[in-house]
Amino acid sequence: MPARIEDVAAHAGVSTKTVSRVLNGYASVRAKLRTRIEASIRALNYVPNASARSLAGNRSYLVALLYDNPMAGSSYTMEVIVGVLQACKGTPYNAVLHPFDAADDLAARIDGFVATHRPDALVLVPPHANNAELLQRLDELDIPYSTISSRLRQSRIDVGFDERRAAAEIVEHLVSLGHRRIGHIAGLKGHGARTWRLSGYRDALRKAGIAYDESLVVDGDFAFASGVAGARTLLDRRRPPTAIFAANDDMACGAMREAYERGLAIPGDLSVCGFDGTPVSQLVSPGLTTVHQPCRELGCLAVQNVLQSIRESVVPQQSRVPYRVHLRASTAAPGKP
Amino acid sequence: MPARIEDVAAHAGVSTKTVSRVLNGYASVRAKLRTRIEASIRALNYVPNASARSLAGNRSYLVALLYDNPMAGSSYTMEVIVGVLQACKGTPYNAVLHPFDAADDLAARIDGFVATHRPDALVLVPPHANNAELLQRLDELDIPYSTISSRLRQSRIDVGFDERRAAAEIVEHLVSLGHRRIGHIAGLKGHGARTWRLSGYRDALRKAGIAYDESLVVDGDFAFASGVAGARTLLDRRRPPTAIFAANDDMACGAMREAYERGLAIPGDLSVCGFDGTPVSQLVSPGLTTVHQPCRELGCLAVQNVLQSIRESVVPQQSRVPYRVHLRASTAAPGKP
DNA sequence: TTGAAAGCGCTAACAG
DNA sequence: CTGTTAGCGCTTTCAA
Repeated sequence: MPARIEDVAAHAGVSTKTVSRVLNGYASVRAKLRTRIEASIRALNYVPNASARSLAGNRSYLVALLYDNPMAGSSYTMEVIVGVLQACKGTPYNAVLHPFDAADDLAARIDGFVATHRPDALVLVPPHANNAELLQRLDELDIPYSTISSRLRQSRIDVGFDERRAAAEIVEHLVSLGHRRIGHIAGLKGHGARTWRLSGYRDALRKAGIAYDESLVVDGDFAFASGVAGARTLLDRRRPPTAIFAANDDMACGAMREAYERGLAIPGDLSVCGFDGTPVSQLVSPGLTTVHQPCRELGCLAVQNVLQSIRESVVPQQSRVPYRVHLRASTAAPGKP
Repeated sequence: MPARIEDVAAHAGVSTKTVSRVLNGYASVRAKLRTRIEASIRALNYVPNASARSLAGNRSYLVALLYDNPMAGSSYTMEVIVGVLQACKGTPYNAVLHPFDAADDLAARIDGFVATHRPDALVLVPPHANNAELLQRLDELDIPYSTISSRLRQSRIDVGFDERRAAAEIVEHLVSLGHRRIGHIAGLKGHGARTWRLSGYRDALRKAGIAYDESLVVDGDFAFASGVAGARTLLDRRRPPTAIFAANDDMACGAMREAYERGLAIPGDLSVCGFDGTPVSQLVSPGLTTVHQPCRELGCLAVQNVLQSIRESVVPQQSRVPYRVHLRASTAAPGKP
């Protein structure tokens, strides 16, 4: 049977409340006493019981990560999870994962979840991060949350990175290689990611003095197949692009597939670049030029910010984290073998 | 303030204990009463408080998934997590994730984790699933666990699939295409996955009457770079193989990279196949022939089996789940363009 | 088959 | 700065 707080109190010759104070980091304990108690804790190998703590303290020490049911190997979610767990490490908080089907009556179902687990805070990733109804319900329940890459400004705690700037940067790279006809396979309509990346694409063209040609922009849905289809459409144009910027890596792989099927060499006949910096971008041949989305950092910061807002009851602003552009072999000057 | 069990009892005109019985599925409640109580539960929108439940019942309703810190987008872990969460859905159990660095003094650190969270059960994936010291400590703590793909026979609850047979099957496919010189890039020494897949490779050769040629087998470590290096070694042989079977998809991608660098066409000049059926196998061009490891099913079954062992205190045996071979464009008859 | 009372291990008030 | 007392919401004895 593990030691209880009472055992520690007896061992140290103090009351349980004082031990509790030490446990919870209250300043009002004399250094000498604190040291003695900490020694007892170690001596007895004491670890507080999470359930008892939550029940009495009306706190769960739980941070819930709400995400949609991840389709085929969403490394995005996995990476965010890693960041979230990392942020919890060393704190009394723990993470619970909760996949919610996006199609569901989310705002309603959230109540049951909150009632059972009483998470102290939530972290939302897209698309939930953009679900206005859901966020409103959370506000009503008065439970702190932070969103990752929310499109909505109403969310007060949000972490993200400058997707628009990142997209512009990668397209500027294509321009600097000499490309003038640059195709874009856009993301799913309604997603912030689509809008930002498309805007960045246009920013770069504008900056380079290249007229926006809407025949060079096709819709995708972030899935591989839509990248294949998008590339097919673009390459069938009378004057096909010499480079394609896909709004994510999976679609970029789709474009590479279409090029492969047509016998087009990459980057000789066509340059391709993606977005997200998923593991696959390093595994394909040639390696895919992409911009790495700092998922871990986002997950970590989302937790840190929301926990800070609980502690200090000060409302943190939107945070931006840096991204990195990876230049690989899938992009080169047009016509260069 | 959410409803408490007391409120439900009052609403239904029974004692809290009877409500508790219904909640916990005890048979000894008259059907009529049960129905009435269930109605009250719905009416009040009652959900039991997890902390109170754990504290009083000395149960946590938690299943802990122990995995090693996942490197770059381990879709394996993610898929297992999805399966674990799926198995918890609809049960009172919840999952907690716990990444443990493999190098650590695991058996010792597990105590603190168990003391804090009191998980009712654990699920272990490799390499932890093969950590004899860790399993022994869990036995001492008398906490039920199930392993996924454990190499060790001492683990009583284990789920996996027939990796050896699967590997043999994919190599048989290469043989059936006409390949006689088939290279193998093996996994990291000490891993069950290495041993089983290598054995399957040898089984297939034996069955086809092809002599085992140790110059066609090179060591890898499951990472992309080792696939590149392995392929380089194999292709530099005086008589290089016409096909390469890599022990996982990442290394197969490495082999494809090396072929790409040498200007070798796949599958015209070299057939390549992998193992695991990770998302990348569909994204590369040409699509990678591989065998799909049923990670979700494994995670799901691992939870179901261990929970069943708690309920029925009957020791389930090792379970095997089916796998699927995916034939894609990376394999063809030797010399066929 | 059902109910009353006694905790589970901890923290929150309030005193001292 | 420290201790006492009373619960948190549920399940578990044990009795009826």
